[in-house]
Amino acid sequence: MTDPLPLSMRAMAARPAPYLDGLNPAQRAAVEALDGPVLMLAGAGTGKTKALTTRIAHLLATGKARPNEILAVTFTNKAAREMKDRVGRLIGEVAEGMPWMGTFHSIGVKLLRRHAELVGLKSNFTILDTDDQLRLMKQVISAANLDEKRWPARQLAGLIDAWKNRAWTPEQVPSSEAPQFNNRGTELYAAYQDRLRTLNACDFGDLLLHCVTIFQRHPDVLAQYQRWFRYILVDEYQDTNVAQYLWLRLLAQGPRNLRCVGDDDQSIYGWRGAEVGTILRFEKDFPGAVVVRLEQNYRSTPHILAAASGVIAANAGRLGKTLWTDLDDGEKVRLIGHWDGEEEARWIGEEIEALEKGRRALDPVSPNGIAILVRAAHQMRAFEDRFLTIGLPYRVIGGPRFYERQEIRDAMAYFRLVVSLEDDLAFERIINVPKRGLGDKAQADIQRAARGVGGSLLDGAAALIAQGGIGGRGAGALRGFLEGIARWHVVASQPGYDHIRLAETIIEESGYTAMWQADKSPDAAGRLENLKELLKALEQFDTLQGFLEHVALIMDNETDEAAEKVTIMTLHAAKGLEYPVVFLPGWEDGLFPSQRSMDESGLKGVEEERRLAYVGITRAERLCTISFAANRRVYGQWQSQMPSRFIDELPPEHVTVLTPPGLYGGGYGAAAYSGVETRAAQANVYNSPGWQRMQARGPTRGTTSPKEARALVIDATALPAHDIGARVFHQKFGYGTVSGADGDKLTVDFDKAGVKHLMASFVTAADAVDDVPF
DNA sequence: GTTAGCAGCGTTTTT
DNA sequence: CGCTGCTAAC
Repeated sequence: MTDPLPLSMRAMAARPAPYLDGLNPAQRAAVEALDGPVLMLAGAGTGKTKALTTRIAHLLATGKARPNEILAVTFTNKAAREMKDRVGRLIGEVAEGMPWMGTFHSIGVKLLRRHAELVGLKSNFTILDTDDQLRLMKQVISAANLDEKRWPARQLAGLIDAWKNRAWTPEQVPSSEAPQFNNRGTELYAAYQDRLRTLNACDFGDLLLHCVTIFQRHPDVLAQYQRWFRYILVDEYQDTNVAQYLWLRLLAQGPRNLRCVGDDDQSIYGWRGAEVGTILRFEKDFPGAVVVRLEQNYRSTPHILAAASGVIAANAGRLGKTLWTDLDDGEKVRLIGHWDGEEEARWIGEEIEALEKGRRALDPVSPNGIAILVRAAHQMRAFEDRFLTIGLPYRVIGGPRFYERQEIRDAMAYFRLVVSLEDDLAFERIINVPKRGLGDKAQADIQRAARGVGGSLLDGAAALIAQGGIGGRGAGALRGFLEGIARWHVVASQPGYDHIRLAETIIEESGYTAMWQADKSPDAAGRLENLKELLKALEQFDTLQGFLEHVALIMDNETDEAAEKVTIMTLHAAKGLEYPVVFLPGWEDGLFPSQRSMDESGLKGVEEERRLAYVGITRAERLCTISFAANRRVYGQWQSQMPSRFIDELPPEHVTVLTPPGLYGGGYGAAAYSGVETRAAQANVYNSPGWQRMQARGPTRGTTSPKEARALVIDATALPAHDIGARVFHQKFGYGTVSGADGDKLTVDFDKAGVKHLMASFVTAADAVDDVPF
């Protein structure tokens, strides 16, 4: 590896440029490194975006490339936006003149529109959302005479997506995959692609896969872009999947000025086809590559950094970095256990209120500076419930997305059909919404007629009417529908038409708004509200076409309200962000690390989960609080949880174990909440033998290590041996003897309450020592 | 053809 | 528990 320092020193002497001010030597070296392949290994909070954007500014300022000759790729729209903003700030308004800065997918679309005919598409192809995709899959599955119950569309969608991520076209799927999906995966994949082509449509995976195919089959086209893109920059390289990797490698074979920025410790998208191996292999893939390490962290206190490092150290096969910081020590990472998920939410709510008032060793923290990062979206509910009741303002990132709501999709299907008459999926979605008396039978007739005339469903419908193949109420409704679409299509085809008014007319005259107005359900008003918001969103575009294109790629709703709110989001969504105060709830085995990840990917899965833990901790600047609950509701059933194995990996000297109020009965629980409806957590819990044993050891603030705390809880919540005759304790029924067991369902003969059947997770082992009557 | 009511299922993470 | 999708009655 090349030592970065000499490079930077040479450059410093040569050319003082204002945009280079404030870079540390490593960053500066990275910015000014000579041409050729460079891998910037940038740990969390080391200023990688800064180095990347400054590199772009540097290329432009030194005249090495014009704005449109730089290909700069990110993974998320958020990252692309940020990059644009920051480059713009560095060098003025040039960022808008950088057409090739964006996500893999948005750049993929741009390329594909230019060369669509090379993969059998027209340049006005539509991009399917997940909903359309699934409906298409269902059609393909039933056309293949497979039982949709046994072979669900979701599974096929996942399979095909995984194949596309590996850059396999149907012909390229290796024979080892043949058994997939009842031996028919490959066949169905091919059928699905055929359908897409007929529909002149693409799914998300195609946006990359088609590009790769074009590059591979048309060297002239590839050469043209290789010449054009003098510099290629890639953010979050560790998240690259095979298709993206090939895409990059093909393009980078020209000028070889490929610069990738990444952190192997933050690779968290393996489930989407990303392979850590890609970044680990960089030097081999690109001979002569220079590796630059950014290791000075500007974000987090030493305790936080050390805690994160301690956890990630358990992973094998890392490239290895030693993050350091010169910030003051600050607070240790806090660890706390709770009785159940609701208490965890309650406690965090109160902590946040205390933090806002400046009662937690830090200066008052504003809500915007506080984030709760969860492993899985369903964890958010407990926090939302709690925060609503105490009136704590919050925002959820990545929750139910605006553009995925039913009413928005319906309205957009109307727009799609009006813009492109052959959009059969849009037709299917709205032909009977609102109800027009055109049910399964009428729709099947339309399908048949369409096949008969060899056209779109719209053509088929027209033919059906002409033939008189549809009678009664349906005929009139269908005629009205067709006339409407035709009329609006004419408007949409005129240059400079008022697209907002047209959109309004469409949802009005089609009867769509009327449908919701007539709807008496409580959420109808909200849906009408959303439709208004949709019309407002149109203002930022010139045409319906332009709007639809945008929405297909940017499914997130950026309602960046100015209001001060606490943020709730998943760990995945949090990558790249930072907050003074971070809460990491739900550190329980099965939830985090997630059971599914472990089942599907074993040790590799655990390692990816561990990287997720690393990402989580390193989001925090000043205060990081990890928590777990002993019980959690899953599918409405209470389940006992074990503290996460990652807790053992937290270095004790950087962590304070807080006295869990719920576990010792201090302040929360019984006194405050008795009389409220009975949850698993209430009143009696403090009498269970395990918790009593914990209580006997006394409050342990700061005196216990994470590992000991975890062991204590595991001990206390240990399930009874499912042996007949075992003595157990239940919160409500008291002590009893196991008289039967079937898997995790026990039959217990309780001393006072009689014989009960219940889940093993509801009882704890009763030790003779603790068998004190109460 | 539409609607109400129930059975069965599922929860990682996202462009 | 809450949603989807299927079946039975209007």
